[in-house]
Amino acid sequence: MAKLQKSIDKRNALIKATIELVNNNGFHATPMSKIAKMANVSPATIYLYFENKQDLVNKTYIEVKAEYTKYAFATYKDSMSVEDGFKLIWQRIADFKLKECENAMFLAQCDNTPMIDEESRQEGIKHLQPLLDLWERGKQEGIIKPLSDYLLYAYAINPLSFLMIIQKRGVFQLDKTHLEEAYQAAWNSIKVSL
Amino acid sequence: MAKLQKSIDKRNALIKATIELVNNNGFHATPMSKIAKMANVSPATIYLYFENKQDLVNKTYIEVKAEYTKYAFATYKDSMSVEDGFKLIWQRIADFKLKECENAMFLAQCDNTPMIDEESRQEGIKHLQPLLDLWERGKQEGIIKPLSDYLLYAYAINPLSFLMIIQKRGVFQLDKTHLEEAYQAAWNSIKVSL
DNA sequence: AAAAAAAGAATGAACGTTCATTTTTACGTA
DNA sequence: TACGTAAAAATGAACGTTCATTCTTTTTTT
Repeated sequence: MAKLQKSIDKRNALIKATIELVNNNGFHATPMSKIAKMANVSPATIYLYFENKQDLVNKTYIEVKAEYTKYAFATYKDSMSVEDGFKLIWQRIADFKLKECENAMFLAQCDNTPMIDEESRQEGIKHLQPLLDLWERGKQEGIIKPLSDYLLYAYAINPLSFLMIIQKRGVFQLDKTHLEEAYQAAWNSIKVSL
Repeated sequence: MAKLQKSIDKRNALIKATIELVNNNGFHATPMSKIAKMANVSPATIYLYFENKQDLVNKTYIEVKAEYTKYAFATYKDSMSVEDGFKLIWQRIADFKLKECENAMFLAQCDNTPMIDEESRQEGIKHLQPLLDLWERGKQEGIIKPLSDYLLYAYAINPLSFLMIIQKRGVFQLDKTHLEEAYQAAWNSIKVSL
């Protein structure tokens, strides 16, 4: 067990270093040697845990995406009303993007560049299913507009990525008030108008 | 004139090649040699037009951003009502993102990665002033919610980037109906509720 | 014919990955 | 428990390639 434990620690250190360095420098400007150094490991050791650099970044993406969605849906129950469920998930996502900023920034970069293999991208999308199910329910109950899932995501969820990024760049500070406003904007854009 | 003309053609070819290659491969996976080849030019020639690779990509960003905002505000007049003005600008931006997809994808990549110098990023932001002025007017007239410009942008404009990207990836097709729905979602999220 | 522009080849540095070796771990035996 | 040993894990150095940039020469322009 001690053996296995140690390995997992190294693997985690490598993934953490990858996230931090790629956030600051981008994928191709992040050499394996620097990742190794930050993880306190020899460059050669990386290849005991990952096939190559592409595999390292693919796996990092999938792990972070899984973490993100796990957090987002952690306290959600099918028994909640659509409105309550959406608000909860939205707030959890906002929470994640602000608290786990490094992780969320990494995801944003992956989602907006050719950094990740298409296969890994698909894999990452699967984790969003609970949200799609909630929307389906909302549409059936006539609470959420009958829009495509992509449009709903674009207006209800994705704006948080933009806010996170400019917050990280220091021009904007998202406080409690802003968050409530942002939630209202999100909900107004997808709820059925009276 | 013929001399100067020829130079501008080469410069444009270099910028076009940069956009296309960076879109498909990312900044650091785009060698100067390939940019040169695509522009039908020797690698050494690039250095007659740009200081180095970073300068090439910075200048490309600023030029494309200027093109984007020029298109967005081309038919807008201060004399328009806030609602009409916003709708017009929104539609022009949507139009640009769908028609000039390559250019818009390039901007999205620049805005979500450490690819561009901070200085060039600032330079690019300046071009958005007419939109900020419109919002200011809308707030004063009590038509647009008194939210920060960043929040307004996140909900009214930025979702279009998300839609463009997934459209480019082929999972989603933005048609006339979708566009009208998207506009309504945008407007609902920022307009003052009755 | 001088100056400017462009070209291809050359250079040196940096990178991903592999290789040969050392260190650590796991475990059967005394 | 202590030891010896084979396997596993980890390492630093080395390899071959790629790339941004520069240098020297050629071509084009004026």
